[in-house]
Amino acid sequence: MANEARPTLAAVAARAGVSSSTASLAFSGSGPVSAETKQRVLAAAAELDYAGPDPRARSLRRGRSGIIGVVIEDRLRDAFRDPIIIAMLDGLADEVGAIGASLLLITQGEETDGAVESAPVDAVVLFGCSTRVTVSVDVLRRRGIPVVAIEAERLDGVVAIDLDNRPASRLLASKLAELGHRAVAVVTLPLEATHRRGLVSLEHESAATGWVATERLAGVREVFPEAIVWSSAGSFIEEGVLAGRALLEHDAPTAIIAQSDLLAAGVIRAATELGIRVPDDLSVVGFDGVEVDGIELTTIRQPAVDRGRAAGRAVLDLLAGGSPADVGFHGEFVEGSTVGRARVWVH
Amino acid sequence: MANEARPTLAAVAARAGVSSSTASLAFSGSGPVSAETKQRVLAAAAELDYAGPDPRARSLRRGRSGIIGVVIEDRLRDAFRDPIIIAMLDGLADEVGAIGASLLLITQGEETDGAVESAPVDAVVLFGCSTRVTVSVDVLRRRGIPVVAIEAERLDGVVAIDLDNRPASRLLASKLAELGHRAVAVVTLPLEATHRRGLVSLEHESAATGWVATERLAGVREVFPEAIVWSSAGSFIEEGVLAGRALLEHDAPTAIIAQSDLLAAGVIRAATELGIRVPDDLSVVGFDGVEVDGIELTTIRQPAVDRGRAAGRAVLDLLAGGSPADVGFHGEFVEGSTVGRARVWVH
DNA sequence: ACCCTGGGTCGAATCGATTCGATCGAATCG
DNA sequence: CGATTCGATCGAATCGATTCGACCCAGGGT
Repeated sequence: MANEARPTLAAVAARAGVSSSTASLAFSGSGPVSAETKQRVLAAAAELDYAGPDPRARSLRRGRSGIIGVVIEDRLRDAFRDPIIIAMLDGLADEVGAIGASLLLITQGEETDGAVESAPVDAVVLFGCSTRVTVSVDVLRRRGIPVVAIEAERLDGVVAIDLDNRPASRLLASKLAELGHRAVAVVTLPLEATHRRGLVSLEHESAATGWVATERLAGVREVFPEAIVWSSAGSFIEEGVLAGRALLEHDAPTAIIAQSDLLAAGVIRAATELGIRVPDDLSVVGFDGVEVDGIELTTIRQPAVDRGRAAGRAVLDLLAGGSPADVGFHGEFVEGSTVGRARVWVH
Repeated sequence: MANEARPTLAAVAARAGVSSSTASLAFSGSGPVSAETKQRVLAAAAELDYAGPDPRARSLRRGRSGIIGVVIEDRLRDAFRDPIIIAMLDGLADEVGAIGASLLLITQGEETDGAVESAPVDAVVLFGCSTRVTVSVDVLRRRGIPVVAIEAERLDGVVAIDLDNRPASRLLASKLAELGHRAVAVVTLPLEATHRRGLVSLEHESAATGWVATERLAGVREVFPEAIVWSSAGSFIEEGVLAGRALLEHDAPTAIIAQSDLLAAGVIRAATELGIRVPDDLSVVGFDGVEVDGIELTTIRQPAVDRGRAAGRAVLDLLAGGSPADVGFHGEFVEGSTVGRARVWVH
């Protein structure tokens, strides 16, 4: 360790015998610099072991950090277990990658509160966040940081990348109704931030904060106002299994509407465990259109990568000073082999 | 839009009638400030709609950004498809969350080269990266940014969080050998950065850059020097299916060693498609110990979350000026129901 | 009564680069 | 050949906070 301090651009400039402005130009390339000078600067940098302009200083001066915050409410382990999230993230990363930006994962929990407020982000994308993040959004707005939301409740000054959750769910429900199903149960995504698992009473239902879950449930309610509701603690197969076991031992529904394909797969596993055949004895539908367990699930396929992309484009537009409009996507019905005519249960 | 510019700490201080140093202390709490002064500063901030100290400026001055870079070689969609990666990431996030740090996802591809170099990170964790990132690591070292590697080749000045890939794979192979298997094929994780899919010749094998794949393969080679090798293009079920189809039509192996559970699940699907029974006609083993398709796979379970945690602790230690040692983890053999005695094929 | 301690506050330096305007010589244009 | 760009470079201001050292004053110890 010869030199105590790390070299700065100024040191490099001095060594190359130029001003630091010129040295800066030599690195960033945003201005005319003679080839010879540039060489000299680069050589000096090499001699001093200078690794290029400090990103922190650069981002202060430029007012841009090249970082897009991604706010997720769950633990990573939970959120990323569902491929649909990954797909959206991938589309987003792809699009913002065009300006060389990277994604900063911010998990908004009870403990890690101010994380969003204190991160050097150029923009923020909310992923399935409940109203709890409203406070943080306010801080971002005051800072002039653009906010885009996927799967989140409409918020003022936030660009929404939506899906027709309600009509799509309604469609699934009505297909089941047409086939004679009446005793229907719903397995929802977490309805509350606490991720409480179990049967949900109507009171609890109306106090729900999970936006997507609420929307999809509302769609089903339009067809089956009386449907039994079980809230999962997350979108995983195991949660679907737990839900399936509970519901199938409970009231013998002829159809179960799961709010994600992972949950649906879990329900089917539970049914299989209990010797209940799908779709003969029980119809199951999912949501998302991801492949799980190799099952041909009847579901709604949502264009997840495109939604991520749309969010990315909105971010780019916002960053460029534009004011993009909300984007609405459509979930497409996919006919699988997990739905049949309602079976009359013999009691 | 009344005020053109966004308020700064100095403006707040002026309005509160204190110096900016005092205002700073009022916000950061790192120094004695009378309760009354603090109130006044906060009130002034509220009036001016000031959202708190600018993270960019703060990170320049403090020399810390609170961001840990996570370098991934694949596309997000690819890397995150494997739950094992998610688990490691979760452990890491958990641990570094203790100092309020968040994770920055950096995908190191051909196009997005300088991303690692130009991100304001305090430390970097390499996730299953090949030697290609050596250049970037060098830049980081010159900047004095700590680097920790999970599933990556040993690099000088980089703390490694290892797994006994080779002996664990060897163990799996020897179990198969004991059961009489001789015609064995291996489905590897991508052996090259190009992610070329297909049979691998010995020459290609020796030119491989994928560290984990190479290690695990070496373990198998100690038992089955002649094993046929198929390189997948990624750790997904579909890749396993492709590999399975190709291998099972090719040479009728009695056992297939997959380098991940997802690949193993795919191989089993392919076998099922072809009417080959597992484990009666074909034995299949995986690696990682994640649940897929509800199969009871014979595999090696690695403590993924703990590895992530260990990486996180190493980062914290490094950031605190310590010099943590490499950490080695052990993969545990899990007896499933996908392995049986070698079947003699009738030609 | 005097010295010392420390809470509370301020001024100024600093973090490390980017960028705006000015300068100067050489090349281009009419 | 004079006027005018244009290319190359430099100096100085700036981005927005944090922090170090100094200062003042009140209370406690002897």
